[in-house]
Amino acid sequence: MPADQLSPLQLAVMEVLWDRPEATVADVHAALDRGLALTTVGTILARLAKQGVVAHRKDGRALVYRAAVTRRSVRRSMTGSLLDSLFGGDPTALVSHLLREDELSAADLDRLRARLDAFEAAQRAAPDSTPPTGASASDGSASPSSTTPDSTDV
Amino acid sequence: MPADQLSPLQLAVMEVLWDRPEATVADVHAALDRGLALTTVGTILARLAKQGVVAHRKDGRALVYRAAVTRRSVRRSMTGSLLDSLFGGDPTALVSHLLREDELSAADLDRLRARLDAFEAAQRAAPDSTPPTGASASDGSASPSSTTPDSTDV
DNA sequence: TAGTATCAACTACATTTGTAGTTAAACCTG
DNA sequence: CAGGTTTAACTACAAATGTAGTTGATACTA
Repeated sequence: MPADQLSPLQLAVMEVLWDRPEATVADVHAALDRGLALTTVGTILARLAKQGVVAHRKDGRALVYRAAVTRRSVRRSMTGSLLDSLFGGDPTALVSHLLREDELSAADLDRLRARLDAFEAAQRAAPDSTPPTGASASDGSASPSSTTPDSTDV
Repeated sequence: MPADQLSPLQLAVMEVLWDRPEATVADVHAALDRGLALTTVGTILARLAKQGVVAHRKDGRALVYRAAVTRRSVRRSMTGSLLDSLFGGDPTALVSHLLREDELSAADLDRLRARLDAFEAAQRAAPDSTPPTGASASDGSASPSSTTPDSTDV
């Protein structure tokens, strides 16, 4: 039961790990192309390991890291926190905010509507259970641009 | 140009300030009813003041604090950060996540759909400008339950 | 094999945050 | 007026975070 409350930098590192099965410190360092020193990345990974957020395996001299928590679970807990502390726990308030702030383009709106449709259809078909692999079923057909790989869990 | 990146506790304090025009340390302490010591709340407020997130006015012996940044702007920057670091900057991915995680109830979905309609209608009517006081116009009619007071800015 | 490059482990340090005690001034109450 | 009450200001301290140097072992290269 890791804390699941990660800082932006830690998150950046996790993104790298979520994108590939495993990675060494050097890999992560290269991938997140900030001006950081190698040792800095090493420290971050070590700390994440101590927290149980990543796991490592020794391959000869080098440590090979992999994510130990899913992107999804982190999204869940962090979005949940934001929701609670900033939107009184009301998810529709968050979506409203997104609308109001022009975060959503017209295309986004269409896509969103399609997802709503798909979701409700799935819901009707199988109430209770999670819709088949999220809304991505009819999702692909409605959205031209790339959908963030939501399902890319560890 | 305050940092606008607040911790949960700081946020809790801000929520109190956003809910009323002004408040003393004692007020805030009473309002957020955690086990905190008065001095703790005082420290937090002092730090927020140093950051420019709140302002204070001296009323006799006591300091009277008020928010110096709007709830909306904080929502904007914090939601933006979450979006960037966890959803690749794609707001629809965030909404998808909300859907997938059952954060949104059936009623929420309806409400959301209504907001989409209202928003797009407003958009069509006055492209470019922000729709009248957010989606709350047709919003009230569609949603029975309380909508978080999104517009309660400082 | 000697020199060099790699890397993990350890150490270090400033800053932010959560949390609160201490102190001193100011104010009220009998 | 004298003592209790408020309250701000200052000080303190541990944990987390961002950042990186130092060290010592290992491994590759000429």
